[in-house]
Amino acid sequence: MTDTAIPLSTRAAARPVAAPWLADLNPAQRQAVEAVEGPVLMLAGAGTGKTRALTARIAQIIALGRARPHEILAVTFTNRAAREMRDRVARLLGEVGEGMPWLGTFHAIGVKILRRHAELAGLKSGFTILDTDDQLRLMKQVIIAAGIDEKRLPARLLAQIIDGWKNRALTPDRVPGAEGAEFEGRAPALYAAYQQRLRELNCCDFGDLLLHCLTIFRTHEDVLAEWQRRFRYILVDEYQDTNVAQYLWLRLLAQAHHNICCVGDDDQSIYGWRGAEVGNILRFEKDFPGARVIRLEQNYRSTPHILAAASGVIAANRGRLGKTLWTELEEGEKVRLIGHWDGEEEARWIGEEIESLQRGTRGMDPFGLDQIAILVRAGHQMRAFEDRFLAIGLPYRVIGGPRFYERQEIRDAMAYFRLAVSPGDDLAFERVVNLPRRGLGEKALQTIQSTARAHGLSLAGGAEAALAGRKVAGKGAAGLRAFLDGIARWHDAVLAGANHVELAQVILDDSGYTAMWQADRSPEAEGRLENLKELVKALEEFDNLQGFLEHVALIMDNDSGQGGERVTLMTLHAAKGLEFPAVFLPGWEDGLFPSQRSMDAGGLEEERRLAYVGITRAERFCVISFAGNRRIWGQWQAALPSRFIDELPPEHVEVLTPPGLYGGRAAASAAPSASVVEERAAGADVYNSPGWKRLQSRGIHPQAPVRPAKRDEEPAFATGARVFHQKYGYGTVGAVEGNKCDVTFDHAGEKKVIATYLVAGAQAGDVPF
DNA sequence: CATTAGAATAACACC
DNA sequence: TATTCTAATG
Repeated sequence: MTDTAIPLSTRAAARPVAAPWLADLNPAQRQAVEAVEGPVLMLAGAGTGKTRALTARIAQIIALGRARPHEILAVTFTNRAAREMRDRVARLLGEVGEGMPWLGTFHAIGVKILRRHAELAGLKSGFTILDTDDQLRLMKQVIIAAGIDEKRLPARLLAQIIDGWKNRALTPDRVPGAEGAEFEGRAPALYAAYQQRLRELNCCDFGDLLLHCLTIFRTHEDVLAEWQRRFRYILVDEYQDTNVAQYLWLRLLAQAHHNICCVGDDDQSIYGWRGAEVGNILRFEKDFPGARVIRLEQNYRSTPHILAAASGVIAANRGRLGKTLWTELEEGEKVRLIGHWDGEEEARWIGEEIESLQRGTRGMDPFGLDQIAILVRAGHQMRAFEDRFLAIGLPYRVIGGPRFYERQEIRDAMAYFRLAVSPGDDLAFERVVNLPRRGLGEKALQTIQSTARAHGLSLAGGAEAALAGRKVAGKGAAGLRAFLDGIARWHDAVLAGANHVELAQVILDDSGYTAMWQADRSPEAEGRLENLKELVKALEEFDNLQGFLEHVALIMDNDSGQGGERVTLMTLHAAKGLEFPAVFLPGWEDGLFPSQRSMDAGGLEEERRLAYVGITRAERFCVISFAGNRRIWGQWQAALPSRFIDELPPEHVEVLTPPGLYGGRAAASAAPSASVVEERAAGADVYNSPGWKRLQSRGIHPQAPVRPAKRDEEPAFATGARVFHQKYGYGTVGAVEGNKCDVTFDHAGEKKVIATYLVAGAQAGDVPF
């Protein structure tokens, strides 16, 4: 280590040498921790203990007295990573480590900074943060206002383009002329108009949180200097995922002292689609001359076969920085590979495999359910697993699915809260003026909008004016009156500092929103009401509504953890940074993984890195599988095994041949209906496909089901019968179709269930979960 | 203005 | 298949 010459502060010198955070670090990690001054690039392969090194480094900085906790900027990409780092620092340092206000995601830190200088960006400090949904609606308005047919130029596309610009730190005035060609050359103007609208509404979208900061830093030297002075040390996690805006932001902040430590792995760069630039990591040394590059290559996570399989796949990529991961762990099991006839079969097989892992199999110790994960390429693959696991009563948890805060009822409720906090929130106003129905339709809304625009008022103000001028009349008027009075009342309550939890409940009840769902007889209404209750409960953890709203805007990753032992189901993207003793990687088919898009557009390398990320999540058990047929939008489609399967080094892979797809236990528990088998035949040409032959040449022989469609021997339940289901509890049978029944469960709502999993039962109430 | 049936359309990954 | 949008009807 060369930095012993750097003078230590008096406080540090007084400390005993023993430093618990340095214990058990390997030489590379230790180097990364001790090289505190100057730029450092830590190239940390999967499972090499980079979080450990990062947290130890923070501990080192603090313990040596180089900086106090609030003088360290530590950026992560996910809230989960931030939380973990915070916990681990606290564990290393005790109380001293707890107060790290500048440890968080880029976005969370961006807002915090922006709040202090909002006026410099043309905003007021209380600005609201729009989510994707609001963003799209606003863009749609801008498009329409520009007199463009929204069908020709969909808001989604514009949003993509603008996000792309924001990722690259391009404000409307900086968009290069050549880029404006899309949208008939109107995109730049629409971008400017959109930004204008945001400012009028006192709003930011996600990209703005950083972009505004950046603009302020660029134009106000004094402000930049202030933050440069504050952040004496900077640490960045997942550096390979930074986009240009983030990169510039970091570079500005680190410019003065160069005390920046970036940790990343070019092989795990999987966010190119949202603007991440692997180039950032590749040019670090150029940006920060004299940077020390430290490689962490000892892997503590995966057994050799798993590591070798992952390395084999990633080796096909070009332009890597290159790392050689090694491990001292016992050899362990080979990676397993298995082909299935279709997606349902795959889910069925994995379900059974999980059950035998639980019991302990092949001389392996039993796995707990929370040690097992299924990692899929795309969200829609999850359904097959959910269906299957529900059917066999296997507890599971979905991470990253439809998020709590994105549900309709939650967003509606939040719109009400936003109105209470700031009655001028037009987007919120629009969302709920007529929800529940108040007799206000498109026409009334248009009147309100034009009145508002004519007087330069918010929509709420415009509505007042329209009422006063009798431009809105009839039964809509009464409803609107009540709505406006409500907003005024709630806003007063907020200003008066009323208890926000009670207020929230009052708002939901007063507005008639709760009543709306209570009156709703559809099966999901009950669930929605429960969600609303949960929402109100969640408020208790915050000081006020404002704080809550901001929190929600930034918490996009939901780890609704808890709830005992469960199998984890998530996307490969969501899995980055996690590890599991046992991992299933289903759906390795060309077109799905690698995705069709990447195959068309040449994004295969990123896709391959995703495969690498997937395999390296596994500690000691890893199964890759593919299905020959998959149902897409209700249509059966044949697929070839993924080209990545060819890249798996054969000596580290054990090919499993399914024990007769419909023999054995599987057949007894879930016989497919005749129609399903017929449809399956449509995929038979898979056998002549190059992919299939490729596999056979390697000794892989996925079996097709050769079995006549057999009659459903199960006596179906009659419509109206009372039944019991292991997972859903008691319910009443509705339509019956073959061996599938539509059952309206007393508590779980309406579901389609296979008759085998139902038993006759009469009881109402009591759901044994 | 609300309701409804039928058509169009959708799906890659996320802070 | 499941949701969302549109036009037609009450």
